[in-house]
Amino acid sequence: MDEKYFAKKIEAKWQKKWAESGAFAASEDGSKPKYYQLEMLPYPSGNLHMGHVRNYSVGDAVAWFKRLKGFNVLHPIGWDSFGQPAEDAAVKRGVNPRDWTEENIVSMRGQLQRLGLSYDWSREIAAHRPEYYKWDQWFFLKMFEMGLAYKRKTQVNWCEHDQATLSNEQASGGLCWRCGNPVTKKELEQWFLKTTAYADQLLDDMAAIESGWPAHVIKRQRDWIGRSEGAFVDFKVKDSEEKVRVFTTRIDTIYGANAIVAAAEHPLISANKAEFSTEVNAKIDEIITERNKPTDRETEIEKDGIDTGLKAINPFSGEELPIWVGNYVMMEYGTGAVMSVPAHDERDFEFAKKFELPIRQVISEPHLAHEHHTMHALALEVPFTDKGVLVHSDFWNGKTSEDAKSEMTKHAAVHGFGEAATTYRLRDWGVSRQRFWGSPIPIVYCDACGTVPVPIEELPVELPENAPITGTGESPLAKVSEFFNTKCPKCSGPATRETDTMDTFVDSSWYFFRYLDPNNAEKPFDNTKAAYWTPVDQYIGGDDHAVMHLIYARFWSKVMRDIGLVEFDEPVHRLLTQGMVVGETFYDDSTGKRKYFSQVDVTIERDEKGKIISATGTDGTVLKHAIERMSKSKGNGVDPDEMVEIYGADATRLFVLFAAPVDNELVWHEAGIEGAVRFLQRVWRFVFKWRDTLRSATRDAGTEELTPAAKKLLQKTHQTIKRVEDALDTLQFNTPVAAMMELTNSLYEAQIEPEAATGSEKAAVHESVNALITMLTPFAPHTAEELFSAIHGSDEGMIVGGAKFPVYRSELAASDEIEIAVQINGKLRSRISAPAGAANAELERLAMADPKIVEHISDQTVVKVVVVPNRLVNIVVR
RNA sequence: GCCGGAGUGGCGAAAUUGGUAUACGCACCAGACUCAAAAUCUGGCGGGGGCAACCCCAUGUCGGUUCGAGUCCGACCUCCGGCACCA
Repeated sequence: MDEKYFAKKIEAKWQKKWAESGAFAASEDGSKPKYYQLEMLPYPSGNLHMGHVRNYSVGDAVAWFKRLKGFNVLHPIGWDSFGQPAEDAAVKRGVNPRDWTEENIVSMRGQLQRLGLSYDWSREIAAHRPEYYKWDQWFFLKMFEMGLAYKRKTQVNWCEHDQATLSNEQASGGLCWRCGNPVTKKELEQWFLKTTAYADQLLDDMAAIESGWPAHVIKRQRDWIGRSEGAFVDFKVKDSEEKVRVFTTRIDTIYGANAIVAAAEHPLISANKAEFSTEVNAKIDEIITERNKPTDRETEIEKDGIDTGLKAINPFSGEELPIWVGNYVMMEYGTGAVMSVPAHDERDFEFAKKFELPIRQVISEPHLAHEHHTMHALALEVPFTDKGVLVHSDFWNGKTSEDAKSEMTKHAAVHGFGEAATTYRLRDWGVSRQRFWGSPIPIVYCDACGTVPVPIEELPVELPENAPITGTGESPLAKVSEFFNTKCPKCSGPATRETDTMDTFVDSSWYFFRYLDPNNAEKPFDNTKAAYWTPVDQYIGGDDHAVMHLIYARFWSKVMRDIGLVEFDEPVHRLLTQGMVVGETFYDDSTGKRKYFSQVDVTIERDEKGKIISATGTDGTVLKHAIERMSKSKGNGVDPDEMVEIYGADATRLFVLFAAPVDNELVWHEAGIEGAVRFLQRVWRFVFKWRDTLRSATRDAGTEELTPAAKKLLQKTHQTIKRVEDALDTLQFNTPVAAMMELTNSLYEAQIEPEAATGSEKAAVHESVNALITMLTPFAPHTAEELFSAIHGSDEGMIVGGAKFPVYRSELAASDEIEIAVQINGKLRSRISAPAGAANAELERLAMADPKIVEHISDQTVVKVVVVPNRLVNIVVR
């Protein structure tokens, strides 16, 4: 056994031992409580980045902590291995996407293993393998059967740069989520999954998980689903049998309507195009063209529109209203038409101002309502969007907005021109991709039978070996005739296969259930295994997946529940989103050009405080210092492999956990990681100094009286146990490291030497060191294992050896004497020492007797004394 | 524009949830060891004043509540995220 800390050697040793002993292999075991620790699975790009290291270090700390606390822990990992980069590689370098992906998995698996992450590798899965994607197809067919998967013609979001269709989520803000280029529109037949069927459940079930999820994720999901309660109202079109239906949340404002504004794509508009003037049609076309242009989210689009000449009748007032086309009304939301009430809506107000339409106030602030009865409509300077009391609304005058809403909705329903309605922002999930590297959609098209699902026995529909991948946007599968041409499962006549593949978010919507039963050939997973392990106890990943992935995964679970695979509503009880890892970048200040330097190439000059005065490159250029997201192009990325090679996996992981709270951004500072190494070495040196003594010493001091040093050390030890345990329970990883550093400092400061120690001191050091090592395991497992074996004289490892998290004993953590702060008028003036648990009167007496206090209050009157037991005495004087 | 979150040393950050602000680490300074350097160890390290014991000021700004406020309340400033014509 080496007495010098040599990370590489012990890390390789323990990684081997863990693998050989199957230390992290999980199985259903009713004798222990289960714990499912999950981290978001990586895309196999070929290289781990520091964001992965942070995500997985945090997850591993939780997994180890729960293991040491006696849980049966499942901690799996796999690969989100379908997706575009594999096709890009195929286009650029002519490689086979499968080979490229498999090679990347091999290299990244090696990286994860060198970090010593405690995964159950026997459960590893990869989405691109037929054994996995077979079940994507199985689920698709189930949803098809249930009417949850359907096909329709639609405008899709199209990224010209990536030559790919994108979901609404992926095209959020008019920019491609992957490459950031503008998104355009294209018309295609697409498969959809009916997420909207679960909109209410997705929204309402959040109440049950709210306490375990970050507030910002809950909020974003609520916004995303965007439920809105209101009413549909039908307006008759004058001189026609047609009606135009609007959605409104403010039916109470209907007497203030001055127009109906429809989307340019509205069916009523298309149907009447022949009737419109050329000017009107030109404007309609212009609006459609403008809308299909890439949207720039910085500039607000100016309101535009035109009066079509059509008229509608307000069913409440009987008033005739012009029907306009407006660029601010979207066909995709509500009914594609609105009643414009400029007095009480910002957008309608702006529109009315621009086109000089009448603005009529029909809602008043309650205290002004009476005046309005006698006055004519007045022009508002700004729209009044609050609720209030109805005015200029005939029969409804004087009613509150709330009452009017429900009564007017009922009125509309009774008279057959409206009904209560709920709309959602959430859209159905378009899953079709004109791509090769994804799960084929298991559908066959037959001239005789139409759209036919592939029978479940015939799954998987496998991807062909060779397909021409050109990146041009047509599905490569259409060009592989042995795939494309097939027989109809129903009539055996000639048929063709669906050539689109599924969005990769399908794979990640249910992967964490496949870990439970990765080799099942009959079903996606066994119900009883799922019942044992799920829901996931703790899920950890980046908050870039706060909406898409986490809404799809929740949707998928609800579908699985309805199929009878699981029995719960929500798959994830607790969610943690870790912050980004950012790097330092040094720009060339004189040219501002793209000349970047890594930290090692830079000479930094600081003032006596340590503040950076200037930074200079090795070639003498003056550099500007910036903290930015790590990326290859900025040259500020850090290679995890390099860190592990230089400092070791333990130090790398320890630093990542210690450097910042887990949900904060983490600035990578190479000097910081050296601090982590120093700490580990400090622990190491102490343990080896004591190794031989500890091996023969007992942790039980027996009846021997504790020396003051031993007592103090035990106090610090048990205080630390509590701090570390509480922190880990609440998912804090920086403060427990600080606590362990303090304990290490205390071990040195105790100045107990192995040769001179008494029996009780040896026992105290033994207990302290043992606790420290065990608590260190979630943060630096290799070092902890090596030190544990050093003092126990056994190489079997903590898992096999049944190591447990140290047990906190409050009676040992408490000290007899406590320092009490003494304040005068809230200002700290002195500190006194008092017995723990001393009575308030006693504390007051001691404080008043303190010489410093006596001097301070000598010429003043004591008005009041506040005593906080075990904490402070505050003397109020005048 | 709307909705969130956050402002504490040179830096990353702590603070028992209203009770001794700045723990722990990084950087920096000094000392010990050394021929020397590295490593390690010891000490210092918010600002100002004083020989000193000590005193004054300080948690973005201004006010409030309280015996006592980084923490609670009100207004404002700044930064970071999210959403953006959702009717």
